[in-house]
Formats: sequence, structure tokens, C-alpha cells
Amino acid sequence: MKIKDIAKLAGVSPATVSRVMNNKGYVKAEKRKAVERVIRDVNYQPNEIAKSLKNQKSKMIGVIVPKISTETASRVVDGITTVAKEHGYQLIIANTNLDVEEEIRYLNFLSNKLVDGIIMMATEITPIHEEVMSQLTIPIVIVGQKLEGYTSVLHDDYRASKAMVNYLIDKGHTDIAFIGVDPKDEAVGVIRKKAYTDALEEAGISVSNQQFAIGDFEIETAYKSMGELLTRSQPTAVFAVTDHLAIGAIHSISDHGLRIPDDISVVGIGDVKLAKYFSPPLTTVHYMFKTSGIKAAEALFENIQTGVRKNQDIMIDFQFEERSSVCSIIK
Amino acid sequence: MKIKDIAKLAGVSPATVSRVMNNKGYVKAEKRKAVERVIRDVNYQPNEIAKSLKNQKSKMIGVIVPKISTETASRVVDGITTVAKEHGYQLIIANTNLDVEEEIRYLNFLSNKLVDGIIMMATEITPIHEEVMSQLTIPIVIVGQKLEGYTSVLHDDYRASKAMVNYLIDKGHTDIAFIGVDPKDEAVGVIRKKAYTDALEEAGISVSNQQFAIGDFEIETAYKSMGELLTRSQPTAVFAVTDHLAIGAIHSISDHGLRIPDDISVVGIGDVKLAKYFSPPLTTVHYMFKTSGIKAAEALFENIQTGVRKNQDIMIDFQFEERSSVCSIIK
DNA sequence: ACTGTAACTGAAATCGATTTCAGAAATGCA
DNA sequence: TGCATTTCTGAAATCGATTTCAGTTACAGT
Repeated sequence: MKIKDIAKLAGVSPATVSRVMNNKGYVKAEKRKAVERVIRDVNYQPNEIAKSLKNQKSKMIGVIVPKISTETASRVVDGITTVAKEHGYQLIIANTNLDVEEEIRYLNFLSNKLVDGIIMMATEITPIHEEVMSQLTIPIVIVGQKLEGYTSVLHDDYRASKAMVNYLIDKGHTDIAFIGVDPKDEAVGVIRKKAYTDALEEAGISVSNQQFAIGDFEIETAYKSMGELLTRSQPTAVFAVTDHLAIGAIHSISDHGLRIPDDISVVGIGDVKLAKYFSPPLTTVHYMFKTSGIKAAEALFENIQTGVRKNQDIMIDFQFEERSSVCSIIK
Repeated sequence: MKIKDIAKLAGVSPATVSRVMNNKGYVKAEKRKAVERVIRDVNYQPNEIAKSLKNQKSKMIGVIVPKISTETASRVVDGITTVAKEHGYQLIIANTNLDVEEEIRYLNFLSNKLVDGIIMMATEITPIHEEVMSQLTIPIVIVGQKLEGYTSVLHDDYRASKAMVNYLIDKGHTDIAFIGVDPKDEAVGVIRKKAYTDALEEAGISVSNQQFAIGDFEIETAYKSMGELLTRSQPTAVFAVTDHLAIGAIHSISDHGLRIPDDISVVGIGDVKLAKYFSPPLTTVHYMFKTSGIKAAEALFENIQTGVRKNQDIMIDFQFEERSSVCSIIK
């Protein structure tokens, strides 16, 4: 069923059918009725692809995620879908599995003529990313990292992590092991680490005396790292840059016959959905990922409507979640 | 940059450019070189929408999910993306937030002329769903529920749940509380419950003596339900139809000063990623959701290629995960 | 040299919608 | 009534690709 068929059935021209479909331009009430009747009768659904071609917009936005099956990513996407729906937009999602080449390929593919805008959750932004993105003319919003010239939705990693470490310091800890992540990931790998070292330095605590472990985002990696740390010396607290990492550490600690928080306090960042149901419930920082998705989408649609790419930073609030994986050191 | 521009730059006709782009038909080596050169020089990306219109296929599949920010859904989607990528397909995801009307709207919208096929993760299939789906001519695959006439990817809920309950029975439990979910959800709400009652009956254990709680999928709901059960009487085991529900139950039990599994054993279904890191690690059934996504996509592409809708059931394996949230009853 | 086939090419039609444009009908106002 | 708007309508152009079709050139075989 195409518009021509509807036109024939209603005894009008395709132009008229288009006019009633889009409620635009003059149509005599009588013909309008006739057309509407036919449309309803045959449950006519216009060909969205043809519309896109003619209208020069697809009503779709591209979403590039490193891994959709991740709590972070899926919550951001959830947020994006809610505002996309309000604007009558669909999402095309590109799951890159953390593969940089894939990200580039998708950027090019989605580019200019398939989607009206792109939201990119990058873990790492290389010069190639910048190069490719600078060639695209559609609006782009970046979630989780800052890139000059683009609107970025950011979690306040620095303040959040610092708040966390300061909390540990306030509780009397001076022996705070660090479990982190490769510095290729700017937000998680470098900013959270910097917040940690800054907090220590500002409190006059030696950073070089601390133990460091750097790995990937997996629970098992943190488990192993923690095990190695413990064979060397026993910190009174552990700052893990991610809840999953914290969980790995907690398990290692338990398996070494130590108790949390009595022997070692552990904190994370992110507030994974189940964090508060752990034993002990994990002290962490809650990031509002769905909100990030919402804000990112709102910014994107603004860009789409105005047609200008803004260089804008949108900071998403965090919330300190004091639970019971930390205890005070009595001097 | 459109094909015409490329043609002009290369000194050929659009038809020739099309031929080299698609590597189809005769093109003299010399002209091919020229065209390729121009394409590379200007980084020409063909307009996918125009291609879709002309080719009568969009190279996109629609994925309807009840809630993307759910471990189940996001893992299924992850699986779908991997095989879609192999076929050069993109995903359009429709997040319905469990709203039946939305599902119908999306089915109609994605229908016939936007995507080449649909994968639907439905929690509930109403007659309206059937009605709408029967009118679509594109292939449809359903994940998680069975619908006659469509290929369905199923988790073996009955066998998995029964295995779980039998395990409890083998451990000597006869007082097994049930924490379930509204029967509108066929797979989780009715099949898992039936498996439970069947297992009990087959073991000669009275079903009517058991305690039942029915709620939604939220941890908090299970927490409350469990609390109410405990005020009445204390079972020796709890069968929760979902890991989240099991976690809610565990917390309620702990908060009542009881120990798991010593006082009460608890099991779930689904094997949420963090289930094995709980204390105690949750005994549950592992569902391979990513595999479901892969199988669903494979079936869909087969349907797309052959053009026939099959009435096929694909059972996805499960794996029993014996951990330590259950203990034996000594008689 | 001649013919038949294979290799090659571009003009034009096509996919299904929207929109411009020009003309026709209806209406308002003097 | 006459003239100017306003309302209404459909033919045709358009969006950017693909493909058919008809025509040209190259080449092999006799």
C-alpha cells in the first residue's frame, strides 16, 4: 500500500493524501474525511524510508555504545529512548565491543545521511575519532568524556572520587590501596586516579607509600589484583574506581579470611544496582546514568533543531551513598 | 556528496559509479580506478536511505524490548548485535517500558517498510499483538514466549524451574515458599509456577500447605513479601522465580535475624551477573541470554533470506549453578 | 573481412513519499 | 456585479541511489 493506492481509493491525488497525512495545506473537509476513512480502513502506514529521503531527515539518531550489556550503557540508552520517543525519533544502536575501528566505521556509516544526530559513549577518544567527527556535519553529543568543540555530558568523576577518598581520610585511613584501570580511559583511568592522588596529597598523606593495581573492568581482575596486594602488605582501606572492581576486591579480602569493614574498608564508584544489597552494602557514589542519557538526548535534539554544534559541558549530579563497607580507624 | 557528484568528478555516469560501488556489472579497469580514486579522495559515503528505498530493504532490523536497562534484555540485544553485524545490518531498538500500547505502536511503525525483520521480546502477548503481527509481512522472531506460527526462542523455564525445585526437595525441604510474579507474564508468571507445583506434587508434597507471594519484578517487592511470609510461619526454603526476587527475600530474611542457608535456603532463576558474588553466593539457574539473542537473530536472518515465516521453537540451554545458598535438612 | 558474443557505458525509469506551481473554484468585499 | 483573496487540487519535479535497456566498442573465431 502506497500513497498512490490510497489516493486512487479515495478518489484524490497523492498530493492530497500527503496533505491530510501531515495536516498541512488546504484540503476540503469532505475529501479529508474520505482520505481519512481509506487510511483507517486499510491501516495505511507510510513508508518511512521514502519520507526520510524526501524530507532529508530520518527521524533516527545513532547511539554508539562500547557494550550494551553493561549496566552503565543500558541505563544511558534507556534515558535516551525516553526523550527520543517524545520527539518521535528512533534509535539505531551500534555496539562496538570496545573496538576503536568499529567506532570509526560506525561514525562514518551513520554519518551525514543515515541519522540526524549521534550520541557517542566513548571510553577513549583518539585523534582518529576527532578527525572523523570533525568531518561529519550532523550534531554529535558525547557521554562520559570531554571533547573540546562538542557538547559533552559528564559525570563529575573528579569531585565524586575526591569526595570518596576524602571520606576515607576523614574516617582516619592513611593506608588506602588503589584499584584502577588503564589510562586509555580518560574519565575512569586518569581522572579518578588524579582525584585519589590529589586528595591524599592535600591531606598530607604520602602517595608513594600506597599500593596501586591497574587492570581492566572485570571483577576477576580486581580479585587477583587484590590478592597480590595482600601478599605484600595490608592496607586499611581500598579505593576501587568501579563498583565491580570493589566487589572483586571484597571477595579476595574475604577469601583471605579478613573481614569487611572491620579489617579493611572498601569503596567503589558507580552504584551498580545491586551494590546496596551486598554484604556489607557497598559505600559508593551513585551516578545517574539514565539522567545522563536524558540530558544527552535533550542536548542533541536542541542541536538538531538549531543546527549548531555547541561546545557545552553538562555535568550530571552524583550522590554519595554511605553504606557499611567502611569503618573508622581509632587512633 | 551524492553519486552524481562522484560521477562528474570521475568523468563517468552515475550508473558506472553505482557499478563500482556494488562491484556488479562490467566496468573497464581504467574507469574503475578513476572512480575508486574519487571515492577515496572525498571519502564518499552513499546515502543509505536512498539505497534502502531503491533496494526495497533497509538493512535494519527492529528489536522490541520491554526495558533495555535490564540485564536480560541488554544481554539479548548484545547477542543480536553480533550477528546483525555479520550480516551488515543495523538495529533499531524500541524500548516499550512494558507498555502494551507502545508495543503495538512500534510493531505498526516498524512494519513492512522500515525494517526487514523484527525480534520481539515480549513479556505478554495479547490477542491484539497477534492481530497486528499477523498483518505484517516481514519475518518476526519472538524471544522468551511461545506464539504459534512464529519462530520462538525459548528458555526452558519449565525444566529449569523444576530442576531447581527438585534440587530443594532432594535436599530434604518440604516447606518451600514461592515468590512469583503476575501470571500475565506467561513464561515467568505461569510456567515457572507450574514447574514448582508439579515438582511438589510429583514428590508427594502438599502444595496447599505452602506459602505463596505474587508481586512484580522488583527487589523491594520481594523484600516486603518475604517479610509478610515470615510473620506467618517460617519455611525451610524459598523458591524465587527470579534472582532479583531471591535477593529481596535474602535481605528480608537477614533483617529478621535469620541466617542463609542455615535457617532458610533461598534459590533464584536467571543467574544475574552478580549472583555468584553475593554472600552467600546464590544457587540459581544460568540462562544464556546472549545466546538467545544470537539464535534469534540467526533465525530471523534465515527467515529474511528464505522469505518464509517458520513455526519453529528454539530451546536455549540452561545450566544449574549450585552455590551456597542452600543447605540440607537433616531429618 | 565478417559475424557473433562479450565487455562496457549512460540515459532514463524507478522506489514512495513531499512540495512547488499553476490553475480552478469559492468566498469576501466594495 | 466585479475584483481580489482565499481555499482547494493535481501534475510534475524532487530526494539519491539502482537497474534496465539500448546502443557502442572490443575481440575471438572462421
